[in-house]
Amino acid sequence: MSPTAAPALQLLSRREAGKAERRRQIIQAARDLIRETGNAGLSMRGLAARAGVSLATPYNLFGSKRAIVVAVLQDVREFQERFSTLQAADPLDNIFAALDLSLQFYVGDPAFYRTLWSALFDTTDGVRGEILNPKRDAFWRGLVLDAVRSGAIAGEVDPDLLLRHLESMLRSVMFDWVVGEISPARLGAMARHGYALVLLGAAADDWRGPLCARVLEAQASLAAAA
Amino acid sequence: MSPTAAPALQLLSRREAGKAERRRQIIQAARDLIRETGNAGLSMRGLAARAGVSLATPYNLFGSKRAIVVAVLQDVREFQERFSTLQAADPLDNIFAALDLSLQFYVGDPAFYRTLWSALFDTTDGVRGEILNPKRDAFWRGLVLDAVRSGAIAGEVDPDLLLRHLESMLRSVMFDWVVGEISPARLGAMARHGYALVLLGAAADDWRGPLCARVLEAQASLAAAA
DNA sequence: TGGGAAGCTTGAACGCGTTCTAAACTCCTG
DNA sequence: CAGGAGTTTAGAACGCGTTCAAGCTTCCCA
Repeated sequence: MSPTAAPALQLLSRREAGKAERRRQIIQAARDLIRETGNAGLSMRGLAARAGVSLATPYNLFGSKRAIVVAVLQDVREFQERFSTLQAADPLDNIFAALDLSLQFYVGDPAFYRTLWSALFDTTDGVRGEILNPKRDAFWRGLVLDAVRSGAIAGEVDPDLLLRHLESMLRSVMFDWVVGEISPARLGAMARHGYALVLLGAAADDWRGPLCARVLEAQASLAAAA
Repeated sequence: MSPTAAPALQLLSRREAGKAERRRQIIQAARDLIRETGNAGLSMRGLAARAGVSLATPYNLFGSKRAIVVAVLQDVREFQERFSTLQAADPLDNIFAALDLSLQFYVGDPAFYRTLWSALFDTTDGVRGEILNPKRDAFWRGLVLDAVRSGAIAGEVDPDLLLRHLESMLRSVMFDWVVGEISPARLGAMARHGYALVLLGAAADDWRGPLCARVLEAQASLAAAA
C-alpha cells in the first residue's frame, strides 16, 4: 500500500482523527467536571485545561459552551437499553414508563442533570436542533405513533403536535426542577399529571378511563406530598 | 409644622424617596434601552450611564441585572384594562381571549418582549416568585376558577394544577419563540392548540365539543402556515 | 521533494456581570 | 453644631464566555 493509495481517506484520517480525539477528550473532561463540581465548576478555562487543549479549541470544535454541554447530553444515553426491558402491551403505559425512567435518570444524578438542563434553557446562542438528538426524538415519536396506531389516540389529533406538547410539559417541569421550584418528590407526579392531562385531551373515548385514573392518582400524590 | 414633627416619616421619606427615584430612573432607562437596542444593548454599564447613576447603584437597589428586567416586566401591565373590555359569557372563550391578547402584546413588540422572556428563562440566579406578579397570577387563576364554577371543567381536576399546566404550555411556546424556533405566525396557533388540548383533558363532557373544534382549528392553522 | 494553501492551536485581548474598597455625601440624632 | 449611621460614587478588580491575529502543523499539488 503506497502512502497515496487512499488520498481522500487520508485527508479525513490524519486531521480528522486528531479532531475527533480532541472532541472526545473535551466531552470527557466536561462530563467529569460537571460530575465533580456541578455547573459552577464548569468554566471554559478549566475545561480546556482538563482536556489538555487550548482555550480556543473547544470553540473551534463545538462553537460554544452550550454546544459542549449538549454534546455531553447526547453522549449519555443508556436510556433506550434500559427501556427496552420494560416494554408493556399498553401503548399509553409505555409512554408513562418511559417518562418515569427518564425522570429516574435525572433525579438520580441531580448535580449532573441540573447542569445539563440548565444549559438547554440558555437562550443566548443558537444551538437549536441539536438539543433533541434524532435518536431520542425518534424514540418518543415511535411511542406516540404506537398509541395512535392502537387507537388510543383520536385519529384527528396530529401526532407530531401531541408529541411536541408532551415535550413542552416535560420541559416546563424540568425547568421548575432546575430552578428549585419543585421538589424531586413532586417532580414525577407533576410530570405524570401533565402527561395524563394532555393525553386525555387527545385520547379516544375508550381510553379515557385509565388516563382519568392517572390524573387523579397524580393529584393524590401531589396532595400527599404538599 | 416644625421640621421634626414627623421624625419616623421623615426618616423613610427623604432617604427612601431618593432611593425610589433612583429605582424609577433605572427601570425607565432599562426599558428605553431594551426598546432601542434589544437585549444585546442592555449592559449594566450602559444602563448605569443612561440612568445617571454609578455602576454599583443598580446592584445596591436591585441585586442583579435579571432582577431589573423582572422589575421592568412587572411595570408594563396595561393588560388587564384591555382585557376587561372583551369579557365574554363563555368562560373557556375568555381563557382563549386572554391568551390571544397576551400573545398580541408579545409579538407586537418582539425586541422588547423577547428580552424580557429571555431573562425569565435565565436559570443562573434565584429571583423566582417575582416572575409571576401576584396580580397577573390572580387574574389567570380567576379565569380558570370561573371555568370550574360554570361546570366547563370537570370537578375532579385540581384548578391550580390545571392553571399551572396552562402556564407551562405558554412558557414552552414562548421559549420556542424566544430562541427563534417558531415563527410569529405559528406562535398563536401553537399556543391555542396546547391550551385546547390541556383544557380538553380537563373538560366536562358537555364542553368537549367546542374544545375539540378549537384543537382542529389550530391544527388547520398550523398546517396552513407550514 | 518542496512550495503553498488550508486548517488548527495558541496567547492575548474584549466586553460582560458582579464585587469590593475607600472616599464623599446625605440625612438623622444627641 | 458635631458626630455617626447609611448610601452613592468612582475606580479597580475578578472570573466569565467569546473572539482574533499570528504562528504552526498538516496536507495537496507540481
